[in-house]
Amino acid sequence: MNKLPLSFYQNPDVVDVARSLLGKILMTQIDGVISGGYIVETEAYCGRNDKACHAYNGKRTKRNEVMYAEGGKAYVYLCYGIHSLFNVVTNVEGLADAVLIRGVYPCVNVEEIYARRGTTRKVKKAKLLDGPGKLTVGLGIETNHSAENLLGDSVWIENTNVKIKNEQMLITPRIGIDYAEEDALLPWRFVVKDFDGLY
DNA sequence: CTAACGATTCGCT
DNA sequence: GCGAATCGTTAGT
Repeated sequence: MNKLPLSFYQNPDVVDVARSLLGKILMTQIDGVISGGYIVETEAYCGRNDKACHAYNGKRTKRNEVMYAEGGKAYVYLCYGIHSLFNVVTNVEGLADAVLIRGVYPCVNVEEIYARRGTTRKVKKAKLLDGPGKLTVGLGIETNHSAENLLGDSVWIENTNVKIKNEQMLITPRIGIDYAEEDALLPWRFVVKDFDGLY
């Protein structure tokens, strides 16, 4: 067990956290069943100057309240009435930043992940959890996990020896946030190129 | 109370 | 590539 410490999440630079999370392992324990995968795609959201962020301009609602807590908590919300999206809350209390996990490469209890996704082994591992709504299904994350402490034993992230170099990263604008006007162009999406080929 | 809207995914063309 | 599915949250009446 090698959980990321609180200090990792309290980094004031959410874009740096999004980049640093690549190659770490997102783990869950659901009803005693453990599963997990390498994080291969992330996006940063900044509360103070980012129109794409749910907490833009100090906006505070019941749903996004946990974004204002100290870093190291989960923020999970329902998108399109269908999909649970998992975020890592970062920065210190009062500064509402978060990293959306958009893609994971299964590595722990892969059989269970296939079962939860309802697919056969014909689907390649790299395609199993390659979307923010897919990885929550595969790892058993639901909206009731929102505000969970990431240092607990339900959802957490483990450090690894995997080091993703800049040239292994694809850096692009974020997906699905056209409404954010000029902020839609910020290069705050990070994807590991061909993670399948690396490990 | 009502209505509009998603930080998406899947299936069909 | 396009459109439907689907419902909690949000803001406004």
